[in-house]
Amino acid sequence: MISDRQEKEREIRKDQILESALKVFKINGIEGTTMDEIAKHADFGKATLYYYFSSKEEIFVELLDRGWKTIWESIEPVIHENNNPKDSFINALNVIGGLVRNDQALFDFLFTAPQTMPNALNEGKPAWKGYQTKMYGVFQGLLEEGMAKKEFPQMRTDLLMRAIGGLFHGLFFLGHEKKPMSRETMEEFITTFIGNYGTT
Amino acid sequence: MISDRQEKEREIRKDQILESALKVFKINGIEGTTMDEIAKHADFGKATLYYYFSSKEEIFVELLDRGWKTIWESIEPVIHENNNPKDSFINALNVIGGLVRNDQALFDFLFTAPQTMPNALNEGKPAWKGYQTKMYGVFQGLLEEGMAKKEFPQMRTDLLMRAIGGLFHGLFFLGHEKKPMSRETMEEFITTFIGNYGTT
DNA sequence: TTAAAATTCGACCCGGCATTCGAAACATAA
DNA sequence: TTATGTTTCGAATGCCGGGTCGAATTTTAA
Repeated sequence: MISDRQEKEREIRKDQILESALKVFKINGIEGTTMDEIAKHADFGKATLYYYFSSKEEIFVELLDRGWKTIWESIEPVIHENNNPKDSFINALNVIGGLVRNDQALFDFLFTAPQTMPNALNEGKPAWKGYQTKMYGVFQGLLEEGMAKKEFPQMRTDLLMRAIGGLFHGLFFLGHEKKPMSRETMEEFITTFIGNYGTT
Repeated sequence: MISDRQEKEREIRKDQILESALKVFKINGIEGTTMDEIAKHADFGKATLYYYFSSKEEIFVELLDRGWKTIWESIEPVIHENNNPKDSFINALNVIGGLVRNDQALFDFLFTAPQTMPNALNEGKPAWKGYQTKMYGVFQGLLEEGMAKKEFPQMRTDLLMRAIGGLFHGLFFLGHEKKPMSRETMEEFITTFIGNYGTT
């Protein structure tokens, strides 16, 4: 017998836990994110966390799944809104930029965690990996189209991808600033770096 | 009574240990780098490691110190070789690129470790931090000079720094390729992204 | 009001890993 | 050869942190 409301409350508590996990991550880094600490912040006993998640890893994976799903769903509609690859590309980047601005800690986690603990998180083809792959596919596709139309510098697309990925990451996550990147600043950067090879 | 030769042999053994630490890091990642594992690879008993280093952390710090020292000493002479900021900047990046190419694992460690375990490594103002700071200072300086001479796009230098740092990191360390970045490819990228605002 | 289901939790367990101990093996120099 | 210093190491110690247990408390539905 699980009433509708009960189900909802359960979700709320799950959210609380996830949120706390993120808070702890923000403060103590991924190493310092222990179940005890999460429990303390969520105002639950440690054992209770295991009533809602079967393992610490599951918490992390849930965070990744939700995060990457959000990213994908925010990007997807923007891609075909426009038949100009370069603009689509820039728009998509801007959308992600907006998301990051909204919840810095989450995206810090999203981009950090898989790199720090690849073994644990990659087991069993998790959903987030799928979204990530789709996203990279789309970007790479736009890059190729754009290059064909001479809207981008002519280079190996995989390298260009890495470069842009790194650049993006650098803009948002390097340094210790609180205020990250207004939309305008970011747009300026992107167009400057990608160059003015085609339409604006 | 420590003879000269003895001292030298000690250094050699230290090197062996450091090298093994790196090897293990390369294989198992920073998490999987345990003292047992290092000992195994170095062909020493675990306890022996502690005869040469007082802690695991000290091994890491030593690696960082040496690494950043090398970076700094490789860069420093190049900076004043040339009174053109942009070329100096690109040269310096290329020098680092060369180092990375020479010892991928080391530099992977150098750029990964501090991000993964900031607490442990940053205690007591370690030497490497000093070199790192000096390096960033120099780059920022070159950027400012270069911007004054219109050799770079006009933007906040700290942001430009982050962007270039990210880009560099992306080029060398994102993706899983073995062959990283020929000098030519890299130079092409840098000039393309930094733009052709001044001399070439 | 009451039995069953849902929720909570402190205390415990256990494995992994950094670090230490104490004794052995080895080298050096008199 | 022997006393002293140097190097080595397997086994033991201790802590930290993920995960479990079983009992208590609260909620639900009759």
